[in-house]
Amino acid sequence: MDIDHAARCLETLGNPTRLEVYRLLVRAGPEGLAVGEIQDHLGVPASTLSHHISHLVNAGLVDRTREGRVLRCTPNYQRMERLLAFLSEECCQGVTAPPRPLKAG
Amino acid sequence: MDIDHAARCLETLGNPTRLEVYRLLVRAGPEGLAVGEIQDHLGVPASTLSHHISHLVNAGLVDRTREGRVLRCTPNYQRMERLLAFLSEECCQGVTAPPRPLKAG
DNA sequence: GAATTATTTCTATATTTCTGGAAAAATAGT
DNA sequence: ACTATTTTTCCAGAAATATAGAAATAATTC
Repeated sequence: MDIDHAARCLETLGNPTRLEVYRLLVRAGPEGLAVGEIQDHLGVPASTLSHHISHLVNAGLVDRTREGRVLRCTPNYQRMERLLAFLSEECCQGVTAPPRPLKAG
Repeated sequence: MDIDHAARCLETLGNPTRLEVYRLLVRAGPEGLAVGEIQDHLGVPASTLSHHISHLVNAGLVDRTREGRVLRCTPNYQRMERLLAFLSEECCQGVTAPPRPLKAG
C-alpha cells in the first residue's frame, strides 16, 4: 500500500457515518450485512447510505455482492490490515523498519 | 478514543499532504521538524501548509512548540497508537494487528 | 526601534463532499 | 407482463474543505 492509497482509505474512514458502517460490518461477523440492514441500524436515508457504501467499496475497504434482491456488504479485512501495517511501518516510531534519517547532512 | 475522535483523526490523516507531513515528522525522528523545514521538503505554500499543520495539531496528532522564531512540530505517537488501537479493537477481526513477517528479510 | 525571519491569520475563491428526494435498475414472485 | 422490494443513479443545493496571496504577528538581530 502506497501513501496515496493509504490516504484514500483514511479519508474514506474519516467520515463518521462511513466509519460506523465499517465498524458495524466488522461487528456483524463474516456474513456481513445487507444494505437494508445497515440502513435499519443507522437510520440514514437510502441514497445517502448508498453513496457512503460506494465510497467504502471504491476504497477497497468493503466488498459488496448481490444475493438476489439484496446487496450484501462485508468488510475487507485484508485491506484494513494493510492500512494498519502502512501506518505502523511508516507513521509510527520505529516499530519495525527504523525511519530513514532525513536531511541528515 | 471514541469513534468520533477516531473519525476526526482519520479524516485529518486522509489528506495526502497532511499524511505526508505526518510521515515526514515520524521519519525526522524525536526532534521533529520546523515548519519551514517541512515546507522545504514538501514545497507547499506557507499558508496552505500552516492550515494543514493546524489541522493535525487540532486533531492531537502533532504537537507544535515555539523555539525562538521557529515553530517545531513533532508527531504525537501516543495519539497515533491510540488510533491504531481503536481500529484494531473495533474495526478488525477479533485479532489485533497480525504479526508482520517482515518479508523474511 | 527598524529590519529580518518565520509563521500565522485574514480573506477570497475554487473545488469537493455531503445530503437526500425522485427516478431508474435489478431481482423475485404472481 | 405486472407488482413489490431493494438499492443505485441522477440531480441539485448546502456545507465543508483546500488553496494561496496579502497582511499581520512573534521573535531575533543590528
